[in-house]
Amino acid sequence: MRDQLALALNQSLQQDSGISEPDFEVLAALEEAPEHALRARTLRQELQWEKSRLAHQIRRMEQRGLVARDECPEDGRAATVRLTDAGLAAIRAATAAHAARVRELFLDALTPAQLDALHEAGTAVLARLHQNCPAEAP
Amino acid sequence: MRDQLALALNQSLQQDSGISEPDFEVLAALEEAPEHALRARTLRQELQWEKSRLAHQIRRMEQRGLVARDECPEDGRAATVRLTDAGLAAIRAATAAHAARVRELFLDALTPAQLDALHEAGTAVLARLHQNCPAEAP
DNA sequence: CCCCAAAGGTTGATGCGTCAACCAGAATAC
DNA sequence: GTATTCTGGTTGACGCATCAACCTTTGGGG
Repeated sequence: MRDQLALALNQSLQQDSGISEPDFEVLAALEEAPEHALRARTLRQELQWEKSRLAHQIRRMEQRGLVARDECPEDGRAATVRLTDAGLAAIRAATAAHAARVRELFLDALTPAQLDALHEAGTAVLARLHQNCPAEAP
Repeated sequence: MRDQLALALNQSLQQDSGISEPDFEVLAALEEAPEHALRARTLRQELQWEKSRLAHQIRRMEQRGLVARDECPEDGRAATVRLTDAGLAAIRAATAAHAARVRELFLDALTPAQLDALHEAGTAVLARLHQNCPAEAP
């Protein structure tokens, strides 16, 4: 069930805009950043991604012209990721369609009470999870 | 949240037994089959997988010695997948640990009412989903 | 100053999933 | 009985995720 939901969301996202869910997350983070650019490190923290995951993702997105990589003057190691014009256009186009789809599938399908219940159940399970694996807690 | 749960389950499964979730599904289906063997087609239907997905998965599992492929005498096209002794041992070892973990994370963490609510919410969303994409309905 | 550890990123290998192209055997049409 | 289509399965290419190994730069201690 979980998988069917995620699938439906991602598919509609990708079909409508040619943008995958990981693409979307990166683009969204960059869009709301000053200058539409972020240091890779910051991006990683916001997305809670591993560094290699981000590196691979950025490489692919760079090849498609959605983002560009610049060097960071202050720190020779660092890289900054910047939204290109094409990337900005892509995220703008995708946002509206995606929000509409989420609303359609979840908010309109569930009663407020059901949404509450869903949230509480999730919270309870997560609490249990973190109890058992404290390392994964924030 | 969804992802954290799935992650926790899969990780414990894999760590305890060296068996991934897809491995587990295949092994479980074969274990309860007569002769511990199934035609690929049947396996595909039970798991609701695409054919190429199964082909790739079986190839990898065959290389690890968990399953073997035989030809089907009745139909020259068909292939049958068979559990090896190693595969049988693997699924046996994995089952107990996995069940315990599911119980620990879900059943013990949620009240019966919460489980009910969870199920109802899921059903409502799925119904809505199938309404919109009738092709995906059974 | 020099060496060494830590931080920031990249790369390569591997597993997983999907899509599209393909191939061989089987069924069906005619 | 041959041509066509259908079915079952495989393969290759690609995106995505993780792990481990690696390289540079930075920042300290000594």
